[in-house]
Amino acid sequence: MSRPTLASLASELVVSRQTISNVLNAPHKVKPATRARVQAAIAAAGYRPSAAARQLRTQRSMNLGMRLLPATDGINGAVLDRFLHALTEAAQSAGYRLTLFCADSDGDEIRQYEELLDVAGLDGFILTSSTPDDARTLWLQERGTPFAVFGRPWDAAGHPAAAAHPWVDVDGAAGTTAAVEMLLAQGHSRIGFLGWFTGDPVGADRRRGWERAMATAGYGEDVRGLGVEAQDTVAGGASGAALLVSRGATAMVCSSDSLALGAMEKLRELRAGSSVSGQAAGLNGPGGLSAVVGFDNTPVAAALGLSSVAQPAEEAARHIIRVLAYELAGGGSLAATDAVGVDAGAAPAAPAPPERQLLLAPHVVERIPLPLAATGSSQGPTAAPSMQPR
Amino acid sequence: MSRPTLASLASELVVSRQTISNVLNAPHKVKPATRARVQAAIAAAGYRPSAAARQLRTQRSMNLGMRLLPATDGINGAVLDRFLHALTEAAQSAGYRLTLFCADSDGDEIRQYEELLDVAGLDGFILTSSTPDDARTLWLQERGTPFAVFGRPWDAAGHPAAAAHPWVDVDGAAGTTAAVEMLLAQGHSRIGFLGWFTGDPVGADRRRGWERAMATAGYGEDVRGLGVEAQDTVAGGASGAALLVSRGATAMVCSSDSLALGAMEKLRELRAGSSVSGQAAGLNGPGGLSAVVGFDNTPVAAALGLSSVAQPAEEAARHIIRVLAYELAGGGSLAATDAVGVDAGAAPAAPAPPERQLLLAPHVVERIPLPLAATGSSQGPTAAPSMQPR
DNA sequence: TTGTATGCGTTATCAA
DNA sequence: TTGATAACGCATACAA
Repeated sequence: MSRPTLASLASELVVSRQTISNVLNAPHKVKPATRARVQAAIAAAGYRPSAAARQLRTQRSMNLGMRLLPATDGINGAVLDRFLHALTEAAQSAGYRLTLFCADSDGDEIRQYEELLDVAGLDGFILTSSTPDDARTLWLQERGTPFAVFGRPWDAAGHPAAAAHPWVDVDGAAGTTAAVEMLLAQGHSRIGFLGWFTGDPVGADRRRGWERAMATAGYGEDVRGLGVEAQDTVAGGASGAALLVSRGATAMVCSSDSLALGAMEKLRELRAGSSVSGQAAGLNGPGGLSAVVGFDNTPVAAALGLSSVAQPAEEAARHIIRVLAYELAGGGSLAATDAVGVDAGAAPAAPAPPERQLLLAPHVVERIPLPLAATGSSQGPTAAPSMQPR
Repeated sequence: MSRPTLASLASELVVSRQTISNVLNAPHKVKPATRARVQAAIAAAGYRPSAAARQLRTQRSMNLGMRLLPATDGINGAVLDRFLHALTEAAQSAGYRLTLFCADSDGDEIRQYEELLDVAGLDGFILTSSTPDDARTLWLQERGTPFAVFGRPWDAAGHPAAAAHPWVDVDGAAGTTAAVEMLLAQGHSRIGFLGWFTGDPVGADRRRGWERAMATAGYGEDVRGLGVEAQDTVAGGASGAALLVSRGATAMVCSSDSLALGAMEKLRELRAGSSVSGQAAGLNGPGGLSAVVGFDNTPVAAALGLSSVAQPAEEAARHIIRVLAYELAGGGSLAATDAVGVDAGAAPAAPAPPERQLLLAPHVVERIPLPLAATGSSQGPTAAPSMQPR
């Protein structure tokens, strides 16, 4: 009454192991009658092929690897969170398992690849960022190991290798453009941009989307000096917002939720001041407090009622798995000769191969800021009964 | 020049496969000279045993499984983030790999266990919560599959099974007690508690810590009505804080960072009002704004300068792996007969088995709230140069 | 202390 | 269409 194996099932059914194996891996090679009989027995016995044995034979583990980065900001890493969950789910439903690992550095990550490849026989990897001359992608390509990256290799021109591997990314510029359009629709025109210091391409991309949208709307000139950079922190957001306001901005698009959070606080503060002293007019733009838009749609944004650009992390994850699975299944080279329908019918055309490089458009989640002033909502607080032991 | 195997190494070295296998798995059974020679060859060839082959033979995969919950709050799930990273790291350095999976429900989770056990041969699981009559833990115990839980099974009395399995948890009451002590040290005495509605044991535990600490400090009576509950949201925190202030609280300990965040906002708002109108006196307690303490030390808390109780998630993860590894290694039953030192010496006493059930004390991270009013810090914002293409 | 034989559960090759 | 045989890489019992 231990777990059934091919052998035990075979003797029970009085067929060869091979036949059962065929029913599983190449059903069309088995006479429908026997196939049905075997399938019934498989289901009845709850038989499941052993991955280890299968891997030993096929040299494929149906296992993908991904490095788990140390939880840095968290306010920032929220996107990776959703990505990881969706990735696990997508891998699972594609028949793959997901193995996590840690590494101290990119060099160490390569060492882990090597070990995981040799020891566990992983079939491929998912990376969560890369550069044009990334040692990791170079290593993987040289070795011929399938992989896909979440994040495009910026400035890949002149780096044929970087340009060639599969990646999925989110179009940051499209995100800030959409944010600007939302603010324009709300009646704003002096819309600022609040980015971070580091001159990385992601930040530049997001800024570009703002610039483009403002130019398209005909405000290209009005917006001089309304592009500002600060440290990517809440404090940075606050001081950046102060600067923008002093320059006449009535709304702003931020590169991150940290910045946006700081900006929102600062605006609230300025507004409180202005309502008393009457100065700092112009703060109350058409959108009121919602005139701040963040980026990444972090839980904090949701909690605070902060509008934010949402990355389609789930869709990115699903597509990454799609691409990887396609490559691992032969990727068009040894294409679908196996797609024989259960009930005959014309062989369906091989499904179109997934885009090897895909840019996904984010969308803006519009929110109304929390009215912190309002007390005693319907679900207001109550004095709790005294503590109950147990 | 393909990957070396036991056989290829053996013929190269003119020894039997068995000897090499012994060098790896039972070094003391091999003559030092040969052992050294073999080890050198192993290192030189970069030989690594295949996990699949090994698993086929030993029926152990050196693989642990954990369900990845859908990223719920994120403002709340931050603890699980750190836990997961530390878990991966600890598993890795204990020689285990970590496999992630998703499930729609606890029932589905059991189905996944079954599949992962049969197909991939996982050696054990990590759960991130459980109840006294949890179907999952019951199933695992019945099947004899090793597992450990992050989170204790509350009210396990009368549930011998729940009381028996390994778990690690954080002592929430100790956390709120520590928070109260910090506030007392700052000179506060009317310290309130702001918890969430749901009558779950975790919340009750945190409340108990506050109650206990206040009683110990001799403020047991002064604190009537200063225990309040609200929805576990920012808005809930704001209205809860308003209520507490109206009852004379000058400081408060919260059950979550969401609540604390709302409370902080509300305090800031009230204070702004009071400085103008002169009413609402008593708001400016000794600790000023820092008189709010959150729970979980979320990134948001760090970003905002909110004091918060930090769960030792990393330590919990490491201990979970320690317990699991101990069980998987024979757990005292077939204890250490294998611990022969490399250079002889007296056989060291078997290391003490890890606590099967461990309560970890959190600590308070004290922070100074962001002075949002201050502008133009040294790293202030700058007007960015116009966008650079590329 | 070292070597030999066998089997873990599967799939691939080939012959029937 | 089906079945017999070998091999994947390793560890274990046993013999030398």
